[in-house]
Amino acid sequence: MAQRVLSDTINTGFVKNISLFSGLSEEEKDLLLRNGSIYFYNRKDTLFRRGDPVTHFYVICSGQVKLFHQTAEGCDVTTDIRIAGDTICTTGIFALHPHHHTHAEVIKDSTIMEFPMQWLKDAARAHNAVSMNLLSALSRHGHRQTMEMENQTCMTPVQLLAGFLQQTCRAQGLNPHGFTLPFSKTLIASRLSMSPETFSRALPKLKEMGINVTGTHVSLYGSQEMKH
Amino acid sequence: MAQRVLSDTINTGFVKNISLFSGLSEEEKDLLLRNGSIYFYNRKDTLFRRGDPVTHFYVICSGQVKLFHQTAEGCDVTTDIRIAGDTICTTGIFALHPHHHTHAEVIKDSTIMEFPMQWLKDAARAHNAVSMNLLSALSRHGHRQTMEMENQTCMTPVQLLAGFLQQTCRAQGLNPHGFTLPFSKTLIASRLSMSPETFSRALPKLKEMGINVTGTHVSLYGSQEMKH
DNA sequence: CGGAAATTTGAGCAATTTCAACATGGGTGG
DNA sequence: CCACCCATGTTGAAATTGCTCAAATTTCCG
Repeated sequence: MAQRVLSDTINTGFVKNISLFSGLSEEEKDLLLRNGSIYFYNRKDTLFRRGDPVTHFYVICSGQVKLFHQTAEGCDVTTDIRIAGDTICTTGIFALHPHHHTHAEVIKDSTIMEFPMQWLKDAARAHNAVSMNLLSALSRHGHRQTMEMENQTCMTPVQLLAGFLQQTCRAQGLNPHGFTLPFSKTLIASRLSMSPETFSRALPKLKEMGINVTGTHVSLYGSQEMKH
Repeated sequence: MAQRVLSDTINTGFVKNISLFSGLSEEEKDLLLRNGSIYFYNRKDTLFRRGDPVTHFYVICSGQVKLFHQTAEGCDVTTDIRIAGDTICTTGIFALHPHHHTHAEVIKDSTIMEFPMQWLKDAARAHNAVSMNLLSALSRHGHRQTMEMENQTCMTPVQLLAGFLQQTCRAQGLNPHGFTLPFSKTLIASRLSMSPETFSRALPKLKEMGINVTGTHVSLYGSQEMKH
């Protein structure tokens, strides 16, 4: 399923730049990164499943991974979509029960750097900068999640979609005047907790807000109303 | 609005036992607690409003505080209800923008211990145990929030309510065979993002699940199915 | 004992989900 | 190179379900 790839064959330079390591010296970074292994995953590979013991901490070097739950009825709820530069599992590390609470599936061929969980705990204990970075990350994550929960309950599907597109555009540094949807429509629908049908029907309505989606091409003309 | 009360007049002993301080020596705790002031708030007092600068970190000694958002249309969405022993603002401390992202209102006369924000940052930097406790707390909080988001989108109001009652009972150490609702029904409805009407109509349906609510009295007969 | 707030109940409505059918599109094998 | 297949996306129509509005009750407090 996952193929091991020698670290040397991949440029891991940018991993040093993720927020988790900011504030550390180059030497410290090198030392820490030495504990990471790089794996290559194919689309549809499973990174881990709910209930599995938390063994590693992940940094996505390239590709996409979706985190999701499976409800009793079998419907998937996408919790989050992670892309290159994102980390996976920072939240769960210090939790009480050492088990994953979501499934994680690779949705686009990816290269992922993995670190033993204990390593991160040790790093947090040893390097205060790492602790601080983790706190900052968790804090930010919590805030984002809160905002999202609020949106989810108070906004219409059209508003949610508009917000998602704007945020995605900004977060990925895309050109607001024209970019290609980085995710499949079904995935986005799942991410926004709406049916694909509702998603589809929302697209035309976006025009009134100055957002135009044709096929996988998006343009945000009237980007005057960026949330926060 | 809020009256200052001398620390000496209140028993702050149990504050030492909150998870944030676990792992510290008694001396360290005493030292840290010296920076806290105790205030008394009345029902409906405002602790802070969205947009206010984050100045303090709070520990509820007694009472209840609700965190909520106000949507454009004026409807309130209760984000969380905090009770004695809970902390407020751990999440927001290390965020980028130093402003509250929710309103906080006292919903039951409360005594609240407040610490300057900088103090907590310093404490986290100085005492690794505090960092670890914070990480643990944020981690737990994040997990809970994720679970909740999943529930919110996949469960019926009846299921949500059942889950809420069971969790509340457990979290507050109440007797499953009979306890008094610790919150008003309107508040719970708001917390679960449903209208008071829907909440009300859900009550009778709980009987089929072995949960009986009469007035403010609750009993969870068939408590066989506790979600972890 | 009022009066206000909280809770319940009824009825109709609006909006999303479901179910079903159809269109698109890329990739594969012949 | 073309036909076919499967995954993805779109559209239509019916069904469900929580919400809004309104009014009746109950509860809470001063």
